[in-house]
Amino acid sequence: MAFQTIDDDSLAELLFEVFRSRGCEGATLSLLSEVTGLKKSSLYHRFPAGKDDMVKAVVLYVGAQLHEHVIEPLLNSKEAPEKRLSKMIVTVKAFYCDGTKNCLLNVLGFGQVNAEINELLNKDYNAWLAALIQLGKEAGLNQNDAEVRSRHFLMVIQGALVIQRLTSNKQTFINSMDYEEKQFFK
Amino acid sequence: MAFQTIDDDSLAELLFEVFRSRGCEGATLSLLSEVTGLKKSSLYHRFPAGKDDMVKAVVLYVGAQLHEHVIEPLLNSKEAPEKRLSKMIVTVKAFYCDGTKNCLLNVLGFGQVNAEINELLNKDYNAWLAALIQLGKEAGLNQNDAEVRSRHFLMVIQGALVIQRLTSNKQTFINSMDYEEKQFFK
DNA sequence: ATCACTGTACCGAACAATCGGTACAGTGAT
DNA sequence: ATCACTGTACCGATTGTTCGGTACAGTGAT
Repeated sequence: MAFQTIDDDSLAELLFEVFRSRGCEGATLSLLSEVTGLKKSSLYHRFPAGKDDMVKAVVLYVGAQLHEHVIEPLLNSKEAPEKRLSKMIVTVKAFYCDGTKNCLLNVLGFGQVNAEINELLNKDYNAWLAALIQLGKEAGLNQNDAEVRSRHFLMVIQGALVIQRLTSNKQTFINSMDYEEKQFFK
Repeated sequence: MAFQTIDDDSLAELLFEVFRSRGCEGATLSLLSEVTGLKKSSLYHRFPAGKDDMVKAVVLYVGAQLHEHVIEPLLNSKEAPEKRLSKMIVTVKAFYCDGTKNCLLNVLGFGQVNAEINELLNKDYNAWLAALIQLGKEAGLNQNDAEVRSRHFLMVIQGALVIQRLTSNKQTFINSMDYEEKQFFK
C-alpha cells in the first residue's frame, strides 16, 4: 500500500487554519493546495466530494478537538468547578490565539450552509453549552442562572472575536474572557 | 443631468442587503447586478473602482444610517437615558430584523480588509461606543462602568447575531438585547 | 524468489462555469 | 447637441471539478 504524505489529522489541521482565516469562500482550492502541499487533484482523492468534504472533515476534526480539550476537562469532576472554568479559559485563549484567530462557528455561518454541516456545528455548540451548564450547577447555580450565564459566556466569545478583529485591540478578547470568568459564579 | 434609474441611497441599500447576507466574497457582480437591476457596466459607471467602491459606498451609507437613527437619538438629551437606550434597542432589533440579518462589522472583517474601509468601520464603532458611554454617564454611571458596559453591549450584539445564525433560535437576539438593557444601568 | 496483479496515493492537464473588469455603441432627458 | 447613463459583447484570470496516467507498497499464485 502506498503511503500518505500527510496524515488525516495534520491535513485537517492545515485546512482548518485556512478556512478560519480566509472564510469558506476565501479558502480556494489553489490556496488549500498550496498550504497543504497536495495538488488539487490529490485533494480530490482525499476528499472525493470536493470542498464540501473538506469542510466536513475540518468540522469533525475541530469538533473532536473541542470535546477532547474543552468539554471533557469541563466535565471532569475531580477538580473544583472554578478551577475547571479557569483552565477552560486558558485553553480557549490558546485556541483563538488570544483572539487573533476566528471561530469556525462564525466563519461557516455565511451563505446557505450545508444542512449537515450546520447540524454538526450545532451539536458541538450544544455540547459545549451543556458542559458549561453542568459546571455552573455543580458550582451551586440554579438551573436558570446556569443556563443564562453559560449561553452568555459562549456569546461573548463570539462577540469579542468580532470586535477584536474590527478594532485591532489585542486585549479585547483576553479582557472579555477574564471579565466573564469573574461574572460566571457571581 | 440625464436620468438615473435608481438614486444613490436606494442603490446603496440594495447593495448593503446583498453584502450583509452573502458576505463580501459572496456578493458577486452578477448577483449585485441582478438585485439592483443595473447591468455590470452601469454599476461600474456608478462605482468606477468596482467592488471596492461599492463596499465603501455601502459602509458610508450604513454609517450615515447609524448616525441618524442610532447615535444621534442616543445623544438627544431631551429624553431620559433609560428611555433613549430602550428606543435604541427597538431600532437595533429592527435593523438586524430581530437577529436574522448580519452586521457589516462582522461580514467585512474577513480576509485582507481594505485599510480605508476598516478605518471607516472603526470610526462608526467608536462613535457608537462613545454615544453609549456618554449615555451611561448621564445615567449616573462612573467613567469606568460606563465604558465597560458599553463595550459589553456592542460585543453582545455581535455575539448574539453569530449564535442566532448558528442555532436558528429566533429568540436569541431579542432575549439578549432585553437582558442587556436591564443590566446596563444596574 | 519471482511475477502478474491490485489498490492506494499522487500529479499534470484540461474542463465548463464564473469571476471582476473593459470597450464601445447607443439612449434619452436636458 | 450634449452628456450622464445604460446595454451588449467581450476579455483574461480564476473558480471548483474531472480524467488519464504514473509511482509504489502489498498480495497471492507459482
